[in-house]
Amino acid sequence: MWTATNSEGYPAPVALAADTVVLTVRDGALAVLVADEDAGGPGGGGPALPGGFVGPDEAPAATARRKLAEKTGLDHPYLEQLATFADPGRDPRGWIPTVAHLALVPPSVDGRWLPVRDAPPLAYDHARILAAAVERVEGKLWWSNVAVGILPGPFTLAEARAVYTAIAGVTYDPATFGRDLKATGLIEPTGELRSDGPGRPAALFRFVSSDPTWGAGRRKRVR
Amino acid sequence: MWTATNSEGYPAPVALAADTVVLTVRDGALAVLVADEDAGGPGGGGPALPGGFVGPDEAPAATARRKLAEKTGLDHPYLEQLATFADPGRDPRGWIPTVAHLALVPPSVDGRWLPVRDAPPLAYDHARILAAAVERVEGKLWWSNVAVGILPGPFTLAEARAVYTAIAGVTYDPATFGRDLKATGLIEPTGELRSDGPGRPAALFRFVSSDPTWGAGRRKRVR
DNA sequence: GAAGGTTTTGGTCAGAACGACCTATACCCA
DNA sequence: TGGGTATAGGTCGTTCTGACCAAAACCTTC
Repeated sequence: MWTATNSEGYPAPVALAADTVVLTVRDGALAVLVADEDAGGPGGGGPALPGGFVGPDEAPAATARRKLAEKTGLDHPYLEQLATFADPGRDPRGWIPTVAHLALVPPSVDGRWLPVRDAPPLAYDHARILAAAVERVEGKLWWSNVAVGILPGPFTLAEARAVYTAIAGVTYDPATFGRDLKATGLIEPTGELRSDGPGRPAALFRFVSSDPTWGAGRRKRVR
Repeated sequence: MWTATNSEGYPAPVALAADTVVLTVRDGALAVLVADEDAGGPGGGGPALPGGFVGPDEAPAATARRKLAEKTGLDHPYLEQLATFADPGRDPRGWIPTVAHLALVPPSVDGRWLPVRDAPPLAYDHARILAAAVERVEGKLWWSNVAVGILPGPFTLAEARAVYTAIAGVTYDPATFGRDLKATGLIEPTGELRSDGPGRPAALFRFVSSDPTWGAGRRKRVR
């Protein structure tokens, strides 16, 4: 067990961690990226979320980005702070709060992906962190351009619909989905077409902004 | 400047803080509770948010509740985690991340209240934390029962409307407001009436749940 | 005690949004 | 060249929203 003290006698955490829930949509379902197995490690076994310790000269988000770049090669993923988990006992090594982050990346990213709705027990309290991330994504889906992380390049309305369906867990009427997503003002047509297999070629779109945006879209009623 | 190290040589924060943005509605406007002035202190002067250092055996939320109880006497305020601010340099005493919280309390709570939209510069990075809190409250207003913290006891629809108006910054039609708030299912009538001055007596309501609730209400379109 | 003022509250109505469906378009494949 | 398939555009009935109107119920004043 590590310990830490500071010069004023106040108790200090032994370290500050930054873990990231990296989500994408694979095979029509939400998937989470996990780091190497923690077999017999301090986390109690099971896969763990990618993350690391925050240095004294960097913000937690910078740590999350650095670790993500090391593991996936991604340089500018969609990343936002999720919540901080600091319960005593969450890490058997000592008092180590973690600033959890949420990232959304394209499904082409290499790594070990687990289906969210059928994942094995995770190390530490990472299952709880994952649950918070999923809830966040579901809630923000129609109010923000979170999906920009999963669909960075030109995409068809059918591809976007598949992503929204996987995250929200509900099916959308193709025509209505296209009308509503266009009405949000979050996307714009590229002017090009893509022809995959049979059927009329689909128009390609892109998100107007590739930066995280809040509330830009119109809302969609939930029932 | 404090320092801290741990036995493994990893850099460690000197301490972990838990600050709270305590909001209410006073005189028809959002108001924030501040602790004693930090004149000439480490925060660079100006009022500071109430808060303290997290002990190694308590969660940050527990620290926030403890400090709030010490300063206001409140025992179970509406409290939720807001975000963590851990930029290096945010506290001149050393590397001290803070887990910021958001609390909503009745206007009757004693303390030093500042109007949010016309507040003097705050100490440390507390202005940024306050801005995040205001944004959070505005966004959750119609999706949750956040207002339960400000309106704990029996209240009239007019009182509720005043709170919602102050937070959202828009005026609501009295009749439409009543219809919509009742439609959310968040409130229920107490069966009693209150007669204040002239006019027909107003029916009293209470929130169905006094615990923080997400997404229970129907949504209200934002324009 | 009666009349007027004030506030709450229920109802109505037009416009907008939503969800479902239908049909035309445009491509691939046989 | 004709059939199959997927996208794209349009229509229609229902629901929701925002604004207004009027009745109800109380207080104050004459």
